[in-house]
Order: sequence, then structure tokens, then C-alpha cells
Amino acid sequence: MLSQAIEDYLKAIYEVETSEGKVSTSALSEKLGVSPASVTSMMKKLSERKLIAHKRYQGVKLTPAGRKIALEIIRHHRLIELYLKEALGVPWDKVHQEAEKWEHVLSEELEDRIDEFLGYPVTDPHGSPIPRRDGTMIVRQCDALVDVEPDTLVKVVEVSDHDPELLRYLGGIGLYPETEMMVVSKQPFKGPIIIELTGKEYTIGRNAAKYILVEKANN
Amino acid sequence: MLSQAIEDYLKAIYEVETSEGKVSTSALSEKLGVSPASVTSMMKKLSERKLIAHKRYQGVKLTPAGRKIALEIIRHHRLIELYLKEALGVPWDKVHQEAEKWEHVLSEELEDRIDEFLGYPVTDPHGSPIPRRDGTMIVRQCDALVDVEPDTLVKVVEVSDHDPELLRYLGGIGLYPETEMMVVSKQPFKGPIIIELTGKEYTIGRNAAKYILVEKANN
DNA sequence: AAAGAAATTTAGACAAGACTAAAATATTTT
DNA sequence: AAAATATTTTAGTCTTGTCTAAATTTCTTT
Ligand SMILES: [Mn+2]
Ligand SMILES: [Mn+2]
Ligand SMILES: [Mn+2]
Ligand SMILES: [Mn+2]
Repeated sequence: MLSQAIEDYLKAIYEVETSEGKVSTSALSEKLGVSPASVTSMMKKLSERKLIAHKRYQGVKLTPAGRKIALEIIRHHRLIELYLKEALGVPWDKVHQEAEKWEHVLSEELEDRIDEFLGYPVTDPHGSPIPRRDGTMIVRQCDALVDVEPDTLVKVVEVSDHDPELLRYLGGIGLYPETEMMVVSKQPFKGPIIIELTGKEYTIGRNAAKYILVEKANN
Repeated sequence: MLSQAIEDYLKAIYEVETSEGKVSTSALSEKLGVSPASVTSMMKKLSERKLIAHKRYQGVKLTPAGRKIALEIIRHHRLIELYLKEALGVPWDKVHQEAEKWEHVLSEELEDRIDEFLGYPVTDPHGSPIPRRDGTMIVRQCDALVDVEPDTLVKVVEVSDHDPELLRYLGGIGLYPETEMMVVSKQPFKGPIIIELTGKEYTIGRNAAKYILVEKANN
């Protein structure tokens, strides 16, 4: 059995690899809230176990074995998030925190029961794809809201789950995955983005707009 | 926050205290699957934190603070067991194992949601009472099946959850908490006990019968 | 009541995973 | 291309929770 620490490192490496391409010691240090020295020492251990490839001073890459484990934990995490929302009505800004701990102690058998209960879902409450049992995951093509041109009708695909406050705000205005909305304008000088949703206009900060992924609405 | 190890020690101390009265190092060593030396060193730590009172060579007793924590974890454990059975159909011989891990990472908020979902239940799937939020627990008066005289009509109150195989056997013959059954006879020379349940007779080993708690049926 | 056996504690070691401070390497600026 | 800066690694320490072996205390037997 892998420790919770190892599982969280592998998950963090996977996420940084996906979003930034290169995985640096400092990025992991920041993401996991531990010192850079702690990251280096864990990298040594993961290398020995052949879960990552580590070139000194050059960052880190998952091996297929490491990626498989990362996706397994992400699968747990996302199934749990959706389960908590659907079965127990936990609000979407609270599910992440709970999943972060439960994901490490979920048995494969209970994972399967939850999956079945949910009807074999493909996305979590924030719109992130749920990895399959076999360790594969679909990747979608979409744009950050911050990069969309004004006057475009878009559909929300995914919202980052790491800032509960943002989630509460978005939930409050009814902005969820699958919601369609119109990008009205982008204010100059890094100002906010104005969107129209169910007839009303709302303001989304430039920074928040980086964490909202959308695709062009098909019509 | 308390570590998982501390929580499991306090829970084990509570359980031994309840069932044996005196809590010895060796009883905890056996129950937790660690060496006696490990128990002693943890007892030292729990003493310093005023969660137990420890007299050298004389065993251990929970303080009110320690008992409160033990009951809090037991509450988690039993709510989880019942929840897994009711909401996800996990069979009663599997719920314990899952609860043993999940109990340590359940938030108070999710605990409350589960409690509400279940309609504020008072017993878990094995018939054990669920401690209340305030750290109190009802204690019931009942006898071990092994001590009941033949020709008595009894109602099952509680079955120990520690042996999955026993639970599967009992489930197979339909022996659950709340079930009524007739104690037909006790075979001599520490032989098995014969019970009658829904018209059929079944055999329960003397040892297993220690772990089945019953009360006289009221009629 | 002394001897022997059993239970408990102490002493010392180890692995995991964190930290700080200092050294090594890489990157950026001048 | 040096110098200055930023990043990463190494060295050494600490805490938690485990272990084995040896010493101590308590319990049981004679
Ligand atoms: Mn986690
Ligand atoms: Mn899994
Ligand atoms: Mn436990
Ligand atoms: Mn609780």
C-alpha cells in the first residue's frame, strides 16, 4: 500500500504536468505546501520506486506506473466529489476538501458501488473528467474564459475546484458546467470580463476567468 | 488534530474497558496488533496529554476527555457502517473494514449530513448503539446467547462485527438484530447451541454464541 | 516465602516525512 | 562572459509510531 503522502505527490505531479507541462520542484513545493527540500527528498524516493523519472535540477516526469496511480487517486477524488453532491447534498464548494482525505482510504469495492450508484458518470461536479477504471481519461479541447473574444456564446465546460470562495460566487449566479452564457465584453487594462447569463449581466475578474474553461456553444 | 493512531488507541481502550473492565497492555497489544512495547510508549504519550490515567504496571483508564474522543470516533464508525449498508448496499460483513479507515477522516459536517440522511438512527447494522453528538451513549442490559437457558424465546440485540465469516453465516440464516428466535438446547461438553429461527433449526458454536447478545422476548 | 513464569517497561534502533541552513547548479542581468 | 539572482539539492535534525532485546515488576506455583 502507498502512503497518503506518496499518493498526494503523484496526483500533484500529474496535475502540474497537465497544466504547465514541466514539473519543477518549486511548483510542487507550492502546490503541496511543503518545503522544496521535502519535495526533493520525496522525488528521490519516487524515483527509486520507478514512479517518476527525475533528472537532477531538471524537473520530473511520471512513468506509466506513476501516471496510473495518479489517475486512480484522481478517479477516487472525482467520484467522491460527485457522490457527496448527489447523494448527500454537499455544496460544490465543500466537496473537494472532504474528497482530499477520503480518496486515500476508499476501497476498490466501494469505488465500484459509488460508480454504479451514480450511473457511471464521466464528469465531476466541477466538470472535470473522471478517469476510467483502466487508468485512461478523456481529454477535452477547451479555452479559458479569459481568452474568449467578446460577443461569443459559450458553454461552461469546467471550473477549477481549488477556491471555495470562487465556487460560491459562481454557484450564486448560476454558473455551472453545461451552462450557456454570452461573453459581453472584456474591460481594458486587465479589467474584468462581463458575461450575460439568464438575462442578467455579471462581472468575472480576469484572474477568476483563467479558471473557467469553456467551449463555443454549437449554435 | 489527533492522529489516526491516537484515535484507534483511544477507541480500543474504550472497548476493552467496556468489555473487560480492566485495560492491560497485553489486551491492547493484541487488539491493535502492535507489540506491548509500542503500547507502553503510546500510553506514555496519552498520559501526558491527559487522555488516560496510567499507573505503571497497573493498566490504564480513560479520562473524561479521552472517553469523549473515543465515543466521537465510535460514533463516526457506527454511522458510517449503517450508512454504507443503507445507502450503498454494502453487506454487513464488509462495512466494518471500510469504516475503520473512513472514521478518521470524516468531517463533523458530513457526519451531520449522514446522521440526517439516516433519520438520526440509534443503532448500527450489528445492533451496537450509536453514541450521541454530545458524547453520551445509552447502555443496554442484555445477555450473551451462550448464557441463555434452553427453551427461552429471545430477541437478538447485537452481534459482534469483528469476524466477517461469522457475520456471513448469521446473515445466511437470517439472524440479525431485532430477530426473534428460540433457544432449543445447549449440547453438553461445551457443544454447540441449537436455535430455532423461522421454523428451522440451526447450530451456533459455543464460542460464536459469546458474541451474540440477546434479551428475553417480551411475550 | 522463595522460585519460576508472565506481563510490563525501558533502552536503543529504524522508517517515513517533514523542517532549516548551507552548498551546488541553473538562469538572468549587466 | 561575469556577476547577481533564483532554483534545487544536500546535510543534518526532529517527530511520530513502530520494532526487538533486555531489565523490571507482578503474579502464580510450590
Ligand atoms: Mn489527498
Ligand atoms: Mn480506485
Ligand atoms: Mn480506525
Ligand atoms: Mn464526529
